[in-house]
Amino acid sequence: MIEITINKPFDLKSTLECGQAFRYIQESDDSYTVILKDRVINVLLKDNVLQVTSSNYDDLENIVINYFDLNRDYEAINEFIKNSDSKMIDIVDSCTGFKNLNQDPFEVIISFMISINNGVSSISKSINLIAERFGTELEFNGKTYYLFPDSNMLKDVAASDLRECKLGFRDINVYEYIQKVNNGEEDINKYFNLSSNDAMIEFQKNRGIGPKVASCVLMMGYGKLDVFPIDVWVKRAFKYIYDTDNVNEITNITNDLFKEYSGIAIQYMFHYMRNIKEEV
DNA sequence: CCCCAGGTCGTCA
DNA sequence: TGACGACATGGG
Repeated sequence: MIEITINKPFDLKSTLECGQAFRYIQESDDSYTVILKDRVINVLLKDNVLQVTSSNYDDLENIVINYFDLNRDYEAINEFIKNSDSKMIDIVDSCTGFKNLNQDPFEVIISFMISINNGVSSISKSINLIAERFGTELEFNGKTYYLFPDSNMLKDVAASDLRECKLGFRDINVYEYIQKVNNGEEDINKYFNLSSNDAMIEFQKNRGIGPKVASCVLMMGYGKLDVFPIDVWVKRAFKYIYDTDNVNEITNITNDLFKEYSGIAIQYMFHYMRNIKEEV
């Protein structure tokens, strides 16, 4: 086991359970088992110490710190957002300790393509089925886990295989995307180097990737915090806070107020609306 | 049975 | 541009 001292607010539960991650298990001791790109970890937050066990200890501390985005100065970001609009003070304070996870881009792309018009439990089920059929098996704490496969491991997968993983009508979109990655037509690393605007445009040239999927992928897979998804929950938040649910107005207000941290501000609104103001 | 799920796409005005 | 229905599948 390794221990990582956390000297800033960190809400492990809401960070994992807010809808950005699909492959975690809450254990009976309130620890979480999380399947990362190349290993399985178990994390338990005790006071200000994160206790981590893993199937692989190579560079584990750096990998965990990067995954949970623990080196970023969220206190400064939160102050910036609150100073941008006093209406955000309560919302930001209700999300203290939330982090934007840094996840594997390929897995995030496929996961959010599957998320289209789908429920969280069905999304997780499909992702797990793909991992079980095509990913690498490994043992951890006496249990069997399956890593999510990389694009090369999926090169011979047929659309019908994906349909068997319960992707429904999304199977052809995912199939086409995997083909493009494997034949070199699509380079998933290029998005790291593109501006957020260009990356949004490029991503949406792929069938099955619209503005919602593209923005989620760029936030969670590429660490771009100036992009933001607008979904039904964000619209509800804007109706409540700014009295509009028009997408163009939401985009303009968000960019004007929150600038390079728009994605974080929108995540806070999403989380606030979904989990805290449940009966409004 | 009907409706919805962190949408996207094609179609028709 | 902008509105509208279809799309597989599982759960309430």
